[in-house]
Amino acid sequence: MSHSELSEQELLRRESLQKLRDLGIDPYPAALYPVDAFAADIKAQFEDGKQVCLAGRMLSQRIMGKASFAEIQDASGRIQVYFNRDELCPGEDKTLYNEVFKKLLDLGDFIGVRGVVFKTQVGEISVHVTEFQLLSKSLRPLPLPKTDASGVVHDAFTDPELRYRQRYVDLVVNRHVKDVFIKRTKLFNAMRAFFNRAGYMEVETPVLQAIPGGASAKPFMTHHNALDIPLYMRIANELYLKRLIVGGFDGVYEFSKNFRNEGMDRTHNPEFTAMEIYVAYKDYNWMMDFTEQLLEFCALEVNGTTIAPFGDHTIDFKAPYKRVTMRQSIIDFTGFDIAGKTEDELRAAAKGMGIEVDETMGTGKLIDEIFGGKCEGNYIQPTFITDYPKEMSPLCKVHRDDPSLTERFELMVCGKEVANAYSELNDPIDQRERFEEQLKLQERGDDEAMFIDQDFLRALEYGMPPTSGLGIGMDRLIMYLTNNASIQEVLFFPQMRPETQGPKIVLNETETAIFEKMQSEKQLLLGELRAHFEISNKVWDTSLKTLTKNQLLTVFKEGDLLLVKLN
RNA sequence: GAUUCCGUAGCUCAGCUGGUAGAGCAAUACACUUUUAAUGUAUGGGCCCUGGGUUCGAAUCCCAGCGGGAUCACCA
Repeated sequence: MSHSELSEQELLRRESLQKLRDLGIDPYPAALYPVDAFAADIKAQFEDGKQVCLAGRMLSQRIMGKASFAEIQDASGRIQVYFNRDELCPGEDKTLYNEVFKKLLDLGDFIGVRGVVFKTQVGEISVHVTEFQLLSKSLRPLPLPKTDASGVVHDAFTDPELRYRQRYVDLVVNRHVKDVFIKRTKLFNAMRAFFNRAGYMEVETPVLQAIPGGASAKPFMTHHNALDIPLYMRIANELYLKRLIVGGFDGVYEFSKNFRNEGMDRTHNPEFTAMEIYVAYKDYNWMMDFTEQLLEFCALEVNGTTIAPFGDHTIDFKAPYKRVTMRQSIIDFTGFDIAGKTEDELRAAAKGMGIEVDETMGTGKLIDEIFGGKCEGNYIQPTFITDYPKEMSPLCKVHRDDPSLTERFELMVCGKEVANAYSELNDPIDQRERFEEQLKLQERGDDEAMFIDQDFLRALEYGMPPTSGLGIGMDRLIMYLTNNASIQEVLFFPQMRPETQGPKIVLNETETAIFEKMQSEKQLLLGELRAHFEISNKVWDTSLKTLTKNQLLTVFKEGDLLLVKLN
C-alpha cells in the first residue's frame, strides 16, 4: 500500500510513531509488562490506595491542561485512569506528559500504567497513574461509540458487513458482542462438564472422509495428492462415533465442525458446529430425559437462569419438556391422522393443506412436509417430537410398537430443530436394506439420499450394543441462549464473500522514499533524484522499475536529458 | 434462487423535484490540575462502491456490475 492511499488520520499516526522513535521510545517493546490487576476487579473490590499495574487499550482521553483522564480497556472491562503532569514529570522536562501522553498517544494504543486506586470527587473508581508505558501503537483509528449519561449509545459501530469482516474491531468496541462469545464458550464448557461427570469420553474423528456419511447434505470436496483420491469434508461424524461404540466405549462425544456445501442464510453457515454423543445400552426415552437435564444445566451455567428471551418469545429450558408423537402433532394441527395411510392418500391430504408436493416424494417425505408446513412452527417452548416415519430416518431403529415408525425424536425450540436423537439402528441387515432404499430414492430423483458406507456396515456386523445417540446444533442453541436471530452473531468469523480489491501496489521502504521525494518535487532530473539516495545501483534500478511499472512515475527524455516525473 | 432496502469523511448519518459536499463524534492547533458523551475557540479531512448512459451539468435520474442486510424459497 502506498502512503498516498492512507487517510489523514493514518498518516498522522505514522508520524507520531516516528516521533516516538525519535524520542527513544520503542512503540512495540518486546519485554513483558508485569500486569497484576484487572479493571473489573479494581472496580468490584475497591481498595483506596492500593498499588496496581494494569494494561490495555486507551479508548478515551479527556485532557484538561496539566491533568487528564483516560480510559483503559483490558480483557475484563474499562477503568478510568488519572494523569497529573507534575507528578509524572517532577523535573523541568515535561516531555513525557506534554508530548508523549498528550500528543503522541492515540486512542486505541495499548499502554501499561502503574498507579494507586482512588475515587474521584464525583465518585468514580480510578487509578492515579504514577508511571505509564506505551506497549503497542495503533495505526488505524477505531470506531468510538459513546454512551451518554442516560445510557444511550451514540455512533455505535453497527454496519454488519464491517462488523463481521473486522470482528477484531467489533470485539474491541462492542462489549455485548464479546459477551456472546464468552457465553458460547461457557456453553461448551458446561456440556463437557455434564458429559464428563456422566463418565463419557470426548473423542476426535476424521474431518476428511472418503465417504461423507451420517447425514444428507452436499459435501465440500477436496483431493489428497499422495493417495490421489477424492476426499470430502465431513457433513457429520455419526458413523465414526458408532464405530467407537462397536469398539467397546460406553459413551463417546465430539464437538464436530461440519461442512455443508449449501445455501447460506441467517441460520446456516457452510461450516457449523454440532455436538454428537452416543451412549451404549440406552434408548431414545432415556436420551430424552438426559437431553432435558443437559439443556437445563447448560442454560443455568450460561445465563444463571433457565429462562431465555428470544425475540418476542420467552423460552424456558427447565426440564421436563413436553413429548408429542409426530402423528399426534399432525392430528393436533391439521385434524388429519397419518396412521395407515397410503402414499397417494398422504399426497392428496398434503395437497389439500396447500403444501406443494411432487412425484418424487415418498410417504416419509410427505409426512415430513406436512409436519414442517403445519406443525413445526407452533412449538415455541422446548418440545420433543417423537416417532418419525421410517423412510426419513435411515440410521434409526424401527419403533418397538410400530414397524412403519422409528424411535427418533427431535427437540423443537421456537419452531426450529435444535436436537435430533435415535435409538440407533444396530441391526446390520436392516441397515443395509435402509441404505439400499436410499439408493432407490436417489434413483427416483432425491438428490439428498445417503451414500452406502460398506465399512460402517462391516462394523455393525461385528455387533454394536443397543445405543442411543443425540446431536445438538451448537450454533442454534447458543443463538437461543443469547437472543440472537442470526448465526453470524454467534460465529467469530462467519463466512463472507472475499473482499475484492484492485491489485494493490506494495512498495518497499526505498520505493516509498523515492516516491515521497517525487511527490514533493513533481519533476526532477534522473541523476539528481538518484543522488538523494545512498543505495546500490541494483537497488536503485529495481526500485525505479517498480515505480514506473506501476505507473506512479514516468521516465522520459527531453533532448539529451533524462527526466522523471510524477504521474 | 426470488423480492426488497442499503453503499457519502476514521465511525454514525443528513444531503429535497439534478447546480459540483454537510453535521456530530474522531483528528489537528491553542486554553484548561478530579473530568466523564468534559468544555471553549479555530483548522484540516471526500475515487459520494465501480462502470456505462441521459444532461450544459449527476452523490442525486436510468442501466449494468460488485458488496452487504432483511424477507421468502430451497437445504439440516
